[in-house]
Amino acid sequence: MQTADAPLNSHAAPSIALLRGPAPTRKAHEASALGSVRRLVKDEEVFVEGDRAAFYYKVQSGAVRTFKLLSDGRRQIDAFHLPGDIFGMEPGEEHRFSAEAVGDATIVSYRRSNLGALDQDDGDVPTQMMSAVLLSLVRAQNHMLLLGRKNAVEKIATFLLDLSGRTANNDQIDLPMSRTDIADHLGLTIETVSRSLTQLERQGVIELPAHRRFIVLRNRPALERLDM
Amino acid sequence: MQTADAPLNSHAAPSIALLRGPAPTRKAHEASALGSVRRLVKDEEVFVEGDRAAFYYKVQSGAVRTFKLLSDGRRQIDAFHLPGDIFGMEPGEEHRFSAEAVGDATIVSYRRSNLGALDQDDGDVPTQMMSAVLLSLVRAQNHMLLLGRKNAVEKIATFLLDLSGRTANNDQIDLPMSRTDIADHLGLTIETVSRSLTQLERQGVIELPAHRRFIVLRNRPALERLDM
DNA sequence: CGTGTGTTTGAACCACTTCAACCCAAGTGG
DNA sequence: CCACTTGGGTTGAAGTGGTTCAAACACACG
Repeated sequence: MQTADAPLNSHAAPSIALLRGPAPTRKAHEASALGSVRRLVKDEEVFVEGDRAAFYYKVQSGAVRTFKLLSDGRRQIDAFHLPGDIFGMEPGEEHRFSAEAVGDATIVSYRRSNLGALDQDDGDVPTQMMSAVLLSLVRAQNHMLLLGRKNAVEKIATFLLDLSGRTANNDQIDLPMSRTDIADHLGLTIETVSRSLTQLERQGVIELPAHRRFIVLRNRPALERLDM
Repeated sequence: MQTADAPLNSHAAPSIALLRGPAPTRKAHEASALGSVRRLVKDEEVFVEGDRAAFYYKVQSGAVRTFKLLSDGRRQIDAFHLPGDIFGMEPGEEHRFSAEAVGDATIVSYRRSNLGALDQDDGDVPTQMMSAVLLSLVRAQNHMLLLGRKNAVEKIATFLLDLSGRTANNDQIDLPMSRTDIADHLGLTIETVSRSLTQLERQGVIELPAHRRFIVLRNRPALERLDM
Protein backbone atom coordinates (compact mmCIF):
# COMPACT_ATOMS: atom_id res chain seq x y z
CA MET A 1 0.00 0.00 0.00
CA GLN A 2 2.89 2.36 0.65
CA THR A 3 4.77 4.32 -1.89
CA ALA A 4 8.14 4.18 -0.20
CA ASP A 5 9.87 4.21 -3.49
CA ALA A 6 13.10 5.78 -4.53
CA PRO A 7 14.81 7.87 -1.87
CA LEU A 8 17.87 9.41 -3.38
CA ASN A 9 19.29 12.24 -1.40
CA SER A 10 18.18 14.06 1.72
CA HIS A 11 18.12 17.71 2.60
CA ALA A 12 16.40 19.16 5.63
CA ALA A 13 13.48 21.52 6.32
CA PRO A 14 10.02 21.56 7.82
CA SER A 15 6.66 21.62 6.16
CA ILE A 16 3.49 23.56 5.78
CA ALA A 17 0.74 23.52 3.25
CA LEU A 18 0.66 26.00 0.46
CA LEU A 19 1.00 29.60 -0.44
CA ARG A 20 -1.08 31.18 -3.10
CA GLY A 21 -3.34 33.94 -1.88
CA PRO A 22 -0.90 36.20 -0.09
CA ALA A 23 2.20 36.25 -2.30
CA PRO A 24 0.88 35.56 -5.74
CA THR A 25 2.09 38.19 -8.14
CA ARG A 26 5.55 36.91 -8.86
CA LYS A 27 5.87 33.95 -11.19
CA ALA A 28 6.96 30.71 -9.61
CA HIS A 29 9.84 29.92 -11.89
CA GLU A 30 12.17 32.75 -11.00
CA ALA A 31 15.03 31.39 -8.98
CA SER A 32 14.60 34.01 -6.26
CA ALA A 33 17.98 35.44 -5.36
CA LEU A 34 18.97 33.62 -2.19
CA GLY A 35 17.43 30.19 -2.81
CA SER A 36 19.25 27.34 -4.47
CA VAL A 37 17.35 25.35 -7.05
CA ARG A 38 17.08 21.62 -6.80
CA ARG A 39 15.94 19.17 -9.44
CA LEU A 40 14.01 16.10 -8.29
CA VAL A 41 13.04 12.89 -10.05
CA LYS A 42 9.79 11.04 -9.40
CA ASP A 43 9.51 9.82 -5.79
CA GLU A 44 12.79 11.43 -4.75
CA GLU A 45 12.70 12.52 -1.13
CA VAL A 46 13.30 16.08 -0.04
CA PHE A 47 13.41 15.32 3.66
CA VAL A 48 12.23 12.66 6.08
CA GLU A 49 10.29 12.98 9.30
CA GLY A 50 12.86 13.56 12.03
CA ASP A 51 15.43 15.30 9.82
CA ARG A 52 16.87 18.55 11.09
CA ALA A 53 14.84 21.35 9.58
CA ALA A 54 17.48 23.69 8.20
CA PHE A 55 15.56 24.69 5.07
CA TYR A 56 12.14 25.43 3.84
CA TYR A 57 11.09 25.15 0.20
CA LYS A 58 9.08 26.55 -2.62
CA VAL A 59 7.84 24.45 -5.50
CA GLN A 60 8.93 25.72 -8.87
CA SER A 61 7.57 23.01 -11.15
CA GLY A 62 5.93 19.64 -10.66
CA ALA A 63 4.39 18.66 -7.35
CA VAL A 64 5.55 17.60 -3.91
CA ARG A 65 3.68 15.50 -1.35
CA THR A 66 4.15 15.83 2.40
CA PHE A 67 3.02 12.93 4.54
CA LYS A 68 3.21 11.01 7.77
CA LEU A 69 3.46 7.27 8.31
CA LEU A 70 2.16 5.02 11.05
CA SER A 71 4.49 2.31 12.29
CA ASP A 72 2.74 -0.33 10.19
CA GLY A 73 3.07 1.70 7.00
CA ARG A 74 -0.32 3.37 6.75
CA ARG A 75 0.25 6.73 5.12
CA GLN A 76 -1.53 10.06 5.29
CA ILE A 77 -0.61 12.68 2.72
CA ASP A 78 -1.47 15.95 4.39
CA ALA A 79 -0.97 18.09 1.30
CA PHE A 80 0.14 18.27 -2.30
CA HIS A 81 2.28 21.30 -3.03
CA LEU A 82 2.05 22.82 -6.48
CA PRO A 83 4.19 25.47 -8.19
CA GLY A 84 4.36 28.58 -6.03
CA ASP A 85 3.51 26.74 -2.83
CA ILE A 86 5.79 26.88 0.18
CA PHE A 87 6.36 23.82 2.35
CA GLY A 88 8.75 22.65 5.03
CA MET A 89 8.12 25.34 7.67
CA GLU A 90 8.54 23.92 11.15
CA PRO A 91 7.99 25.26 14.66
CA GLY A 92 10.79 23.19 16.13
CA GLU A 93 14.18 21.90 15.14
CA GLU A 94 13.08 18.92 13.13
CA HIS A 95 10.66 17.94 10.42
CA ARG A 96 7.32 16.67 11.53
CA PHE A 97 6.74 14.72 8.33
CA SER A 98 8.39 13.62 5.11
CA ALA A 99 8.38 15.19 1.67
CA GLU A 100 8.82 13.58 -1.74
CA ALA A 101 8.46 14.62 -5.35
CA VAL A 102 5.25 13.30 -6.88
CA GLY A 103 6.66 13.31 -10.39
CA ASP A 104 9.78 15.01 -11.67
CA ALA A 105 9.92 18.42 -10.04
CA THR A 106 12.10 21.39 -9.21
CA ILE A 107 12.10 23.24 -5.92
CA VAL A 108 13.94 26.19 -4.41
CA SER A 109 15.33 25.80 -0.92
CA TYR A 110 15.84 28.64 1.54
CA ARG A 111 17.96 28.57 4.64
CA ARG A 112 15.69 28.75 7.60
CA SER A 113 18.06 31.08 9.44
CA ASN A 114 18.03 33.94 6.98
CA LEU A 115 14.31 34.25 6.76
CA GLY A 116 14.97 36.67 3.96
CA ALA A 117 14.34 35.34 0.46
CA LEU A 118 11.03 34.56 -1.12
CA ASP A 119 9.67 37.60 -2.80
CA GLN A 120 12.24 40.20 -1.88
CA ASP A 121 10.48 43.25 -3.14
CA ASP A 122 6.92 43.26 -2.02
CA GLY A 123 6.39 43.08 1.69
CA ASP A 124 8.19 42.18 4.85
CA VAL A 125 9.22 38.58 5.07
CA PRO A 126 7.58 37.82 8.42
CA THR A 127 4.20 38.86 7.09
CA GLN A 128 4.72 36.70 4.04
CA MET A 129 5.73 33.72 6.12
CA MET A 130 2.77 34.23 8.41
CA SER A 131 0.44 34.31 5.45
CA ALA A 132 1.89 31.11 4.08
CA VAL A 133 1.55 29.32 7.38
CA LEU A 134 -1.96 30.60 8.01
CA LEU A 135 -2.99 29.49 4.55
CA SER A 136 -1.61 26.06 5.29
CA LEU A 137 -3.62 26.00 8.46
CA VAL A 138 -6.82 26.91 6.65
CA ARG A 139 -6.21 24.10 4.20
CA ALA A 140 -5.53 21.68 7.01
CA GLN A 141 -8.76 22.66 8.72
CA ASN A 142 -10.79 22.15 5.59
CA HIS A 143 -9.09 18.83 5.11
CA MET A 144 -9.96 17.70 8.62
CA LEU A 145 -13.62 18.32 7.82
CA LEU A 146 -13.20 16.24 4.70
CA LEU A 147 -11.40 13.38 6.43
CA GLY A 148 -13.65 13.30 9.45
CA ARG A 149 -17.07 13.86 8.00
CA LYS A 150 -17.36 13.37 4.25
CA ASN A 151 -18.14 10.17 2.38
CA ALA A 152 -16.08 8.83 -0.49
CA VAL A 153 -17.83 10.63 -3.36
CA GLU A 154 -17.89 13.91 -1.44
CA LYS A 155 -14.18 13.57 -0.76
CA ILE A 156 -13.45 13.08 -4.43
CA ALA A 157 -15.68 15.99 -5.41
CA THR A 158 -13.96 18.34 -2.97
CA PHE A 159 -10.57 17.15 -4.09
CA LEU A 160 -11.32 17.74 -7.77
CA LEU A 161 -12.72 21.20 -7.15
CA ASP A 162 -9.76 22.17 -5.02
CA LEU A 163 -7.30 20.93 -7.60
CA SER A 164 -9.09 22.65 -10.46
CA GLY A 165 -9.02 25.87 -8.46
CA ARG A 166 -5.29 25.59 -7.95
CA THR A 167 -4.24 24.63 -11.43
CA ALA A 168 -6.67 27.01 -13.10
CA ASN A 169 -6.91 25.05 -16.36
CA ASN A 170 -10.64 25.63 -16.65
CA ASP A 171 -12.40 22.30 -16.08
CA GLN A 172 -9.47 20.30 -17.42
CA ILE A 173 -7.43 18.67 -14.69
CA ASP A 174 -4.06 17.15 -15.34
CA LEU A 175 -3.46 15.04 -12.25
CA PRO A 176 0.15 15.07 -11.17
CA MET A 177 -0.41 12.16 -8.77
CA SER A 178 -1.43 8.50 -8.86
CA ARG A 179 -4.62 6.97 -7.49
CA THR A 180 -2.60 5.66 -4.57
CA ASP A 181 -1.52 9.18 -3.70
CA ILE A 182 -5.10 10.42 -3.94
CA ALA A 183 -6.29 7.59 -1.71
CA ASP A 184 -3.68 8.35 0.93
CA HIS A 185 -4.64 12.00 0.81
CA LEU A 186 -8.37 11.43 1.16
CA GLY A 187 -8.27 8.63 3.70
CA LEU A 188 -9.58 6.01 1.29
CA THR A 189 -8.28 2.96 -0.55
CA ILE A 190 -7.21 3.08 -4.15
CA GLU A 191 -10.19 0.90 -5.11
CA THR A 192 -12.67 3.29 -3.53
CA VAL A 193 -11.06 6.21 -5.33
CA SER A 194 -11.43 4.38 -8.60
CA ARG A 195 -15.03 3.38 -7.92
CA SER A 196 -16.00 6.89 -6.86
CA LEU A 197 -14.49 8.35 -10.00
CA THR A 198 -16.32 5.91 -12.26
CA GLN A 199 -19.52 6.61 -10.35
CA LEU A 200 -19.14 10.33 -11.02
CA GLU A 201 -18.42 9.52 -14.64
CA ARG A 202 -21.53 7.34 -14.97
CA GLN A 203 -23.53 10.28 -13.58
CA GLY A 204 -22.03 12.53 -16.22
CA VAL A 205 -20.38 14.77 -13.66
CA ILE A 206 -16.88 14.15 -14.91
CA GLU A 207 -15.19 12.53 -17.85
CA LEU A 208 -12.28 10.11 -17.64
CA PRO A 209 -10.36 10.01 -20.92
CA ALA A 210 -8.19 7.05 -21.75
CA HIS A 211 -5.22 8.95 -20.43
CA ARG A 212 -5.94 8.16 -16.79
CA ARG A 213 -4.04 11.16 -15.45
CA PHE A 214 -6.61 13.44 -17.03
CA ILE A 215 -10.05 14.42 -15.79
CA VAL A 216 -12.60 16.76 -17.33
CA LEU A 217 -15.20 18.45 -15.17
CA ARG A 218 -18.49 18.18 -17.04
CA ASN A 219 -20.89 19.42 -14.39
CA ARG A 220 -19.27 21.73 -11.90
CA PRO A 221 -22.49 22.67 -10.06
CA ALA A 222 -23.09 18.99 -9.31
CA LEU A 223 -19.61 18.75 -7.83
CA GLU A 224 -20.20 21.88 -5.81
CA ARG A 225 -23.40 20.44 -4.43
CA LEU A 226 -21.38 17.50 -3.16
CA ASP A 227 -18.82 19.85 -1.70
CA MET A 228 -20.77 21.95 0.75
CA MET B 1 -26.14 13.57 15.19
CA GLN B 2 -25.17 17.18 15.48
CA THR B 3 -24.56 19.13 18.59
CA ALA B 4 -26.04 22.38 17.46
CA ASP B 5 -26.65 23.47 20.97
CA ALA B 6 -27.20 26.84 22.53
CA PRO B 7 -25.76 29.78 20.64
CA LEU B 8 -26.05 32.87 22.77
CA ASN B 9 -24.11 35.86 21.59
CA SER B 10 -21.58 36.52 18.86
CA HIS B 11 -18.23 38.26 18.84
CA ALA B 12 -15.74 37.99 16.02
CA ALA B 13 -12.32 36.39 15.48
CA PRO B 14 -10.75 33.50 13.62
CA SER B 15 -9.29 30.30 14.85
CA ILE B 16 -6.16 28.31 15.13
CA ALA B 17 -5.14 25.39 17.20
CA LEU B 18 -3.25 25.83 20.42
CA LEU B 19 -0.26 27.39 22.00
CA ARG B 20 1.73 25.69 24.63
CA GLY B 21 5.30 24.94 23.70
CA PRO B 22 6.57 28.32 22.64
CA ALA B 23 5.15 30.73 25.20
CA PRO B 24 4.71 28.65 28.29
CA THR B 25 6.27 30.35 31.25
CA ARG B 26 3.60 32.88 32.12
CA LYS B 27 0.51 31.62 33.85
CA ALA B 28 -2.67 31.63 31.83
CA HIS B 29 -4.83 33.51 34.27
CA GLU B 30 -3.19 36.89 34.17
CA ALA B 31 -5.42 39.30 32.32
CA SER B 32 -2.58 40.45 30.07
CA ALA B 33 -2.64 44.22 29.80
CA LEU B 34 -4.35 44.94 26.51
CA GLY B 35 -6.84 42.09 26.36
CA SER B 36 -10.37 42.30 27.68
CA VAL B 37 -11.65 39.33 29.62
CA ARG B 38 -14.85 37.63 28.67
CA ARG B 39 -16.87 35.15 30.67
CA LEU B 40 -18.68 32.40 28.78
CA VAL B 41 -21.37 29.92 29.82
CA LYS B 42 -21.59 26.39 28.46
CA ASP B 43 -22.16 26.30 24.68
CA GLU B 44 -21.98 30.06 24.34
CA GLU B 45 -20.54 31.07 21.01
CA VAL B 46 -17.46 33.21 20.63
CA PHE B 47 -17.79 33.68 16.90
CA VAL B 48 -19.39 32.00 13.91
CA GLU B 49 -17.92 30.97 10.59
CA GLY B 50 -18.16 33.99 8.33
CA ASP B 51 -17.95 36.61 11.09
CA ARG B 52 -15.51 39.42 10.61
CA ALA B 53 -12.29 38.45 12.34
CA ALA B 54 -11.48 41.49 14.43
CA PHE B 55 -10.10 39.61 17.45
CA TYR B 56 -8.11 36.60 18.38
CA TYR B 57 -8.35 34.92 21.76
CA LYS B 58 -6.55 33.15 24.55
CA VAL B 59 -8.27 30.69 26.83
CA GLN B 60 -7.96 31.56 30.49
CA SER B 61 -10.10 28.86 32.07
CA GLY B 62 -12.38 26.14 30.79
CA ALA B 63 -12.24 24.94 27.21
CA VAL B 64 -13.29 26.17 23.79
CA ARG B 65 -14.09 24.11 20.69
CA THR B 66 -13.57 25.34 17.14
CA PHE B 67 -15.45 23.56 14.39
CA LYS B 68 -16.87 23.53 10.92
CA LEU B 69 -20.27 22.36 9.74
CA LEU B 70 -21.44 20.78 6.51
CA SER B 71 -24.73 22.02 5.08
CA ASP B 72 -26.60 19.03 6.45
CA GLY B 73 -25.28 19.56 9.97
CA ARG B 74 -22.38 17.14 10.12
CA ARG B 75 -19.78 18.70 12.38
CA GLN B 76 -16.01 18.46 12.60
CA ILE B 77 -14.35 19.86 15.70
CA ASP B 78 -10.84 20.69 14.58
CA ALA B 79 -9.50 21.43 18.03
CA PHE B 80 -10.23 21.86 21.71
CA HIS B 81 -8.49 24.87 23.23
CA LEU B 82 -7.41 24.64 26.84
CA PRO B 83 -6.12 27.33 29.24
CA GLY B 84 -3.13 29.09 27.70
CA ASP B 85 -4.08 28.17 24.15
CA ILE B 86 -4.56 30.82 21.49
CA PHE B 87 -7.30 30.51 18.88
CA GLY B 88 -9.06 32.68 16.34
CA MET B 89 -6.07 33.62 14.16
CA GLU B 90 -7.13 34.07 10.55
CA PRO B 91 -5.29 34.74 7.30
CA GLY B 92 -8.18 36.69 5.83
CA GLU B 93 -10.88 39.06 6.95
CA GLU B 94 -13.32 36.54 8.26
CA HIS B 95 -13.48 33.50 10.45
CA ARG B 96 -13.08 30.18 8.75
CA PHE B 97 -14.96 28.31 11.46
CA SER B 98 -17.02 28.76 14.59
CA ALA B 99 -16.00 28.75 18.23
CA GLU B 100 -18.02 27.90 21.33
CA ALA B 101 -17.35 27.35 25.01
CA VAL B 102 -17.35 23.65 25.87
CA GLY B 103 -18.35 24.29 29.47
CA ASP B 104 -18.28 27.55 31.39
CA ALA B 105 -15.08 29.33 30.43
CA THR B 106 -13.24 32.63 30.40
CA ILE B 107 -11.21 33.96 27.53
CA VAL B 108 -9.15 37.06 26.79
CA SER B 109 -9.69 38.79 23.47
CA TYR B 110 -7.08 40.81 21.63
CA ARG B 111 -7.69 43.25 18.83
CA ARG B 112 -6.22 41.80 15.70
CA SER B 113 -4.92 45.19 14.58
CA ASN B 114 -2.61 45.88 17.49
CA LEU B 115 -0.78 42.62 17.37
CA GLY B 116 0.78 43.69 20.61
CA ALA B 117 -0.52 41.95 23.71
CA LEU B 118 0.01 38.38 24.77
CA ASP B 119 3.12 38.06 26.83
CA GLN B 120 4.50 41.57 26.68
CA ASP B 121 7.84 40.93 28.24
CA ASP B 122 9.45 37.93 26.73
CA GLY B 123 9.88 38.02 23.01
CA ASP B 124 8.71 39.87 19.99
CA VAL B 125 5.06 39.42 19.23
CA PRO B 126 5.45 38.24 15.64
CA THR B 127 7.66 35.38 16.75
CA GLN B 128 5.14 34.44 19.37
CA MET B 129 2.28 34.54 16.92
CA MET B 130 4.24 32.50 14.44
CA SER B 131 4.95 29.90 17.08
CA ALA B 132 1.30 29.69 18.01
CA VAL B 133 0.22 29.26 14.42
CA LEU B 134 2.93 26.73 13.63
CA LEU B 135 1.98 24.75 16.68
CA SER B 136 -1.62 24.75 15.50
CA LEU B 137 -0.46 23.49 12.17
CA VAL B 138 1.50 20.65 13.71
CA ARG B 139 -1.55 19.63 15.67
CA ALA B 140 -3.70 19.79 12.57
CA GLN B 141 -1.25 17.59 10.70
CA ASN B 142 -1.21 14.99 13.44
CA HIS B 143 -4.97 15.11 13.50
CA MET B 144 -5.21 14.50 9.77
CA LEU B 145 -3.20 11.32 10.24
CA LEU B 146 -5.61 10.29 12.96
CA LEU B 147 -8.74 11.10 10.95
CA GLY B 148 -7.53 9.57 7.74
CA ARG B 149 -5.73 6.45 8.85
CA LYS B 150 -6.48 5.34 12.41
CA ASN B 151 -9.24 3.04 13.58
CA ALA B 152 -11.65 3.83 16.38
CA VAL B 153 -9.62 2.47 19.29
CA GLU B 154 -6.43 4.06 18.00
CA LYS B 155 -8.22 7.37 17.72
CA ILE B 156 -9.40 7.20 21.29
CA ALA B 157 -5.96 6.18 22.51
CA THR B 158 -4.28 9.09 20.76
CA PHE B 159 -6.92 11.46 22.03
CA LEU B 160 -6.50 10.36 25.63
CA LEU B 161 -2.71 10.59 25.51
CA ASP B 162 -2.86 14.03 23.94
CA LEU B 163 -5.31 15.27 26.51
CA SER B 164 -3.34 13.85 29.41
CA GLY B 165 -0.24 15.55 28.05
CA ARG B 166 -2.00 18.88 27.89
CA THR B 167 -3.70 18.80 31.27
CA ALA B 168 -0.70 17.26 33.00
CA ASN B 169 -2.76 15.67 35.81
CA ASN B 170 -0.70 12.52 35.79
CA ASP B 171 -2.89 9.71 34.45
CA GLN B 172 -6.09 11.32 35.73
CA ILE B 173 -8.09 12.99 33.00
CA ASP B 174 -10.97 15.30 33.74
CA LEU B 175 -12.75 15.55 30.42
CA PRO B 176 -14.13 19.00 29.77
CA MET B 177 -16.22 17.77 26.84
CA SER B 178 -19.08 15.39 26.14
CA ARG B 179 -18.95 12.14 24.18
CA THR B 180 -20.65 13.94 21.33
CA ASP B 181 -17.85 16.49 21.23
CA ILE B 182 -15.26 13.72 21.28
CA ALA B 183 -17.05 11.92 18.45
CA ASP B 184 -17.16 15.05 16.32
CA HIS B 185 -13.48 15.62 16.98
CA LEU B 186 -12.36 12.11 16.10
CA GLY B 187 -14.63 11.53 13.11
CA LEU B 188 -16.71 8.87 14.87
CA THR B 189 -20.23 8.51 16.24
CA ILE B 190 -20.96 8.86 19.91
CA GLU B 191 -21.78 5.14 20.08
CA THR B 192 -18.41 4.14 18.70
CA VAL B 193 -16.67 6.43 21.17
CA SER B 194 -18.54 4.79 24.01
CA ARG B 195 -17.84 1.29 22.76
CA SER B 196 -14.15 1.99 22.25
CA LEU B 197 -13.84 3.38 25.74
CA THR B 198 -15.53 0.36 27.31
CA GLN B 199 -13.35 -1.91 25.20
CA LEU B 200 -10.24 -0.21 26.57
CA GLU B 201 -11.69 -0.54 30.05
CA ARG B 202 -12.38 -4.26 29.62
CA GLN B 203 -8.73 -4.64 28.57
CA GLY B 204 -7.65 -2.88 31.73
CA VAL B 205 -6.01 -0.05 29.81
CA ILE B 206 -8.19 2.66 31.31
CA GLU B 207 -10.72 3.01 34.08
CA LEU B 208 -14.09 4.70 33.77
CA PRO B 209 -15.35 5.78 37.20
CA ALA B 210 -19.05 6.41 37.71
CA HIS B 211 -18.40 10.08 37.10
CA ARG B 212 -18.41 9.76 33.33
CA ARG B 213 -16.36 12.90 32.76
CA PHE B 214 -13.40 11.23 34.44
CA ILE B 215 -10.94 8.75 33.02
CA VAL B 216 -7.95 7.10 34.65
CA LEU B 217 -5.07 5.82 32.55
CA ARG B 218 -4.12 2.42 33.96
CA ASN B 219 -1.71 1.23 31.32
CA ARG B 220 -0.04 4.06 29.49
CA PRO B 221 2.38 1.85 27.50
CA ALA B 222 -0.58 -0.01 26.04
CA LEU B 223 -2.09 3.29 24.93
CA GLU B 224 1.20 4.37 23.45
CA ARG B 225 1.42 1.17 21.47
CA LEU B 226 -1.94 2.04 19.93
CA ASP B 227 -0.73 5.55 19.22
CA MET B 228 2.27 5.05 16.97
C1' DC C 1 -39.70 11.56 42.48
C1' DG C 2 -40.58 12.65 37.67
C1' DT C 3 -38.17 14.67 33.80
C1' DG C 4 -34.21 15.40 31.06
C1' DT C 5 -29.68 15.13 29.28
C1' DG C 6 -25.86 12.30 28.43
C1' DT C 7 -24.16 7.60 28.12
C1' DT C 8 -24.17 2.71 27.39
C1' DT C 9 -25.60 -1.41 25.07
C1' DG C 10 -27.76 -4.43 21.49
C1' DA C 11 -28.89 -5.81 16.84
C1' DA C 12 -29.25 -5.01 11.98
C1' DC C 13 -27.28 -2.71 8.20
C1' DC C 14 -24.14 -0.63 4.91
C1' DA C 15 -20.19 2.03 3.03
C1' DC C 16 -15.88 1.07 2.51
C1' DT C 17 -12.19 -2.36 2.69
C1' DT C 18 -9.97 -6.56 1.44
C1' DC C 19 -8.74 -9.99 -1.59
C1' DA C 20 -8.36 -11.38 -6.17
C1' DA C 21 -8.73 -11.09 -11.12
C1' DC C 22 -8.27 -8.70 -15.06
C1' DC C 23 -7.15 -4.82 -18.21
C1' DC C 24 -4.24 -1.85 -20.72
C1' DA C 25 -0.51 0.87 -22.32
C1' DA C 26 4.42 1.21 -22.28
C1' DG C 27 8.74 -0.69 -22.23
C1' DT C 28 12.44 -4.61 -23.16
C1' DG C 29 14.80 -7.65 -25.63
C1' DG C 30 15.11 -11.83 -28.69
C1' DC D 1 7.68 -7.61 -34.76
C1' DC D 2 6.12 -10.38 -31.13
C1' DA D 3 6.37 -12.48 -26.48
C1' DC D 4 6.88 -11.07 -21.85
C1' DT D 5 7.06 -8.02 -18.09
C1' DT D 6 5.84 -4.11 -15.32
C1' DG D 7 3.23 -0.37 -13.29
C1' DG D 8 -0.86 1.77 -12.90
C1' DG D 9 -5.92 1.32 -12.97
C1' DT D 10 -10.50 -0.93 -12.90
C1' DT D 11 -13.90 -4.31 -11.54
C1' DG D 12 -16.11 -8.10 -8.85
C1' DA D 13 -17.31 -10.64 -4.71
C1' DA D 14 -17.01 -11.29 0.07
C1' DG D 15 -15.98 -9.52 4.65
C1' DT D 16 -16.16 -6.06 8.41
C1' DG D 17 -15.60 -1.90 11.24
C1' DG D 18 -18.31 1.56 12.20
C1' DT D 19 -23.00 3.47 11.66
C1' DT D 20 -27.88 3.53 12.39
C1' DC D 21 -31.84 2.66 14.85
C1' DA D 22 -33.73 1.57 19.15
C1' DA D 23 -33.98 0.79 23.96
C1' DA D 24 -32.38 0.82 28.59
C1' DC D 25 -29.53 3.27 32.17
C1' DA D 26 -28.02 6.68 35.32
C1' DC D 27 -27.30 10.48 37.44
C1' DA D 28 -28.42 15.54 38.09
C1' DC D 29 -31.93 18.85 38.94
C1' DG D 30 -36.04 21.41 40.00
